[in-house]
Amino acid sequence: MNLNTIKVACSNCNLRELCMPMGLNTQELQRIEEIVAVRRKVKRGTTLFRNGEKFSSLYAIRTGFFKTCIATEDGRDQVTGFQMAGEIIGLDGIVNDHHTCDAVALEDADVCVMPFDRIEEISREVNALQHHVHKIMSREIVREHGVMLLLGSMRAEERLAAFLLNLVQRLHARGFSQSELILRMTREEIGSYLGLKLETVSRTFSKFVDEGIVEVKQRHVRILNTEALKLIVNPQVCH
Amino acid sequence: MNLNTIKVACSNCNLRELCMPMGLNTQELQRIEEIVAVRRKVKRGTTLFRNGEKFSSLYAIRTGFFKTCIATEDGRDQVTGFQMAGEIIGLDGIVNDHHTCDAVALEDADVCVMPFDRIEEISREVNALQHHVHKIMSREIVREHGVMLLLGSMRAEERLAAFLLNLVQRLHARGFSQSELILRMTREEIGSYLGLKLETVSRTFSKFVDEGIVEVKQRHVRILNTEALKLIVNPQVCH
DNA sequence: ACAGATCCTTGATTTGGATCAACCCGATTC
DNA sequence: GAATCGGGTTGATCCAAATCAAGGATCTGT
Repeated sequence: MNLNTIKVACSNCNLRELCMPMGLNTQELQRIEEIVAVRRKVKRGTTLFRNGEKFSSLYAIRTGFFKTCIATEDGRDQVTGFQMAGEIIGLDGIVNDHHTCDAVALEDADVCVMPFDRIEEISREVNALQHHVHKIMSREIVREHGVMLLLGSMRAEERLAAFLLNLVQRLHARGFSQSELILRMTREEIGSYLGLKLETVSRTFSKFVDEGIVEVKQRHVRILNTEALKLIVNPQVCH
Repeated sequence: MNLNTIKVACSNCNLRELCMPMGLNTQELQRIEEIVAVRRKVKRGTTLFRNGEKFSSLYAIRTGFFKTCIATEDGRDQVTGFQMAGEIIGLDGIVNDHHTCDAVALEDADVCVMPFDRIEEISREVNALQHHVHKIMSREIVREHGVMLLLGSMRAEERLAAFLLNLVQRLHARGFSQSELILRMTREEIGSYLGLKLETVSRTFSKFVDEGIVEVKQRHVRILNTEALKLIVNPQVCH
């Protein structure tokens, strides 16, 4: 552990309801606080963990924004997700005891380091934690099903619309605007996530702007017509 | 429970090493056997569970072959995976207590029904089981990352090659041939999984046949040149 | 304030896979 | 043995997104 690490308490963390189970009694809460060993700061552009590194902990994002991505030998690269405050990363590392993707901070970040053996130990005692861990992993599986649907069957506009709606919905759950957001990633990273080239992402943004659905100024996006976006993702069927 | 269900013991199951943790003592093994409530037969073409159904159990496939797929209101459909003996399905249901996809048997199947509350209960006592459950879920997450890479950045030939290699590798781990396999699914289902139309799947098979990489007769596939397939998936980089 | 590097946009052209269409094959059924 | 049907193949055409290319905007460090 280095100077980038500081002690922390979950009980007064404002993200509690996002990354912890609900309805714990005082004693259980105390046990759970033992999970978080330290906090760690991750500078923008640096990695929290990398493909191949030994797995030891899950990380709860306190502040900041990450992307996770996998790379192949032949230089292909795929962004597998974007993660924000209150979300947990590192689950990929459990199965082989090594991480299989890179987690890169897209802005200066601050994470809670939760040694996985300690999670397992305490979740044997606190049922709510055990179930919470299972739910988090299941949620990730379901999320990825959604991405597979997107990548497997949607057109560029549908993908970008779904992406924007998803981002803004998650931000809103964190108290931010329902209609305004700042993209923390480049067009290329969006494209990688959505299975599109950056030019296509850019063009599709421009198309939405022309149609009056959004305003875009660099990475600042304002959604003018949420319904239109929803309609693009899920074309109304008449029956 | 109906007539389709019969009692079973894990200890003499030949899939033990696939769906159970290793190195258990007798007492632990006994505890784990309590997990499997019953077995259930699933006829070809019918569902083990459906989107929206209440989640209660995970299922270990004993025999048979499944696909899991999600559907959207507007009729889109995405196969999210194909599962064979020794694999676990139902993980998607944990997060919302309801299944979010359909599991359809592609041939007559036989599954072990494992009530999830019992899994949680026993994994509090048997550490190896606890970790095993975590690994299974993590493995699924990592698998889906791979599918995202495939859907997001590969061309048709690469997708089909990767698909064949993956299938044959899993079959080989179950004692089947490294070079011969029978496809349990239609071209359309393969296409849905790979984000391609059935015509493209068919054409790509034909291309592989022309190139002498595989022999295809209906659903019977013989791989003549595994290396060629690997090269298609992972074009050699010179450095 | 300037040079350089990123990132983004837009236009022109190409292309891989989708779409449309016809036909084949093998298994059932009558 | 004819009729039917689901699944599979193959050809012709089309189109959405990739690719190639140029230029503009913004940021960074000096």
